Amino acid sequence: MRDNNDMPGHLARRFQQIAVAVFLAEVGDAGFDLTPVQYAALATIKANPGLDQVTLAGLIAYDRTTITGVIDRLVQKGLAERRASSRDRRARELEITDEGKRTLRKITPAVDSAQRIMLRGLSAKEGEELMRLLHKTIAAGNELSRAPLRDMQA
Amino acid sequence: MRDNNDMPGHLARRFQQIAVAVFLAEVGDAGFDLTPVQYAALATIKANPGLDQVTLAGLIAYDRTTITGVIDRLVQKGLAERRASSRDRRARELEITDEGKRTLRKITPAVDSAQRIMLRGLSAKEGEELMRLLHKTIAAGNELSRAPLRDMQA
DNA sequence: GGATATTGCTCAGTATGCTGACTATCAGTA
DNA sequence: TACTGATAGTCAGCATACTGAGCAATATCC
Repeated sequence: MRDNNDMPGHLARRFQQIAVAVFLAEVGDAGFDLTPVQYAALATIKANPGLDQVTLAGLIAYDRTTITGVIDRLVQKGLAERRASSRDRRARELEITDEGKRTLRKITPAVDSAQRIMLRGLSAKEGEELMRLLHKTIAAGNELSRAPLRDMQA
Repeated sequence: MRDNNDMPGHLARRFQQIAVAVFLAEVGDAGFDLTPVQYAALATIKANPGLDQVTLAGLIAYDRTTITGVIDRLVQKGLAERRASSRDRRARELEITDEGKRTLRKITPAVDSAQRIMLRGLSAKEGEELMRLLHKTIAAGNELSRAPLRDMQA
């Protein structure tokens, strides 16, 4: 029988497990309490002010039922705001707060450091190749998860 | 600012997300109700009859607090058994049931198929290279997560 | 042999991630 | 305009993962 550790799915889980641990350690050491998921959401809100929750979810490939809780926590921490949209009364427009911007700015070195640490076993060239292969695999499988990556609609 | 989609951590999360979705779809289509985590645990119990929970957790890099619930569900489904150890009264010895063995045997084609599908964007050579790079990265980061991979002790 | 440290397991609490269902609202059409 | 379908968001429920704490039992050291 094939060893679990030779299965792509198992390696995927393990890589993600280490990536999250490294992120939390680096960000925690820097004095911040933000998860990888919360960071990605906050950075994307900053880059696209006023976007709604479904669009945000699509940009970072989160499930729409997951994003609700993530935003709840960002709002609760005072890093983001949720407002009713004037154009569509079903939608909520998301904004980053000044506190959120400050946090993002100060947290960036720790986030970058985490990305380096999680690839520390590879040479620079190998790291790029890993990124390329992951991109390619993910692009081919994008529609296979309930929460695929989506572009901005205009 | 760097795009989320260019960060190793984000690619790790996305690859894992797709891997799980593909696994559940293939296994579900084959008529089984087993998660990737439950499958890995069950296969490892079969390969190492009588092992205790901490050893099992080490072999597949699960946290010891996570493995409790996973085994609960395997036992509840009648696929595994948990017995008190005679040598160490703290420990529980794990065994696979006949039903568990039958399930593993019949589920294998779906599991293999899932591993192929999640790499379908890559050539055979690229797939092998991805596996090699993931192995290398994971080995270098093994001790960075709370639940590192461990060998069998003797 | 007795104090101390370690280990195996469990539990409470929190954060993703998913399925499936539901409400409110919007968009398109007959 | 009334009907139909799609969409934005939420909720309940379940399964990983983790932190930190605690209990029981074993190992170690003086």
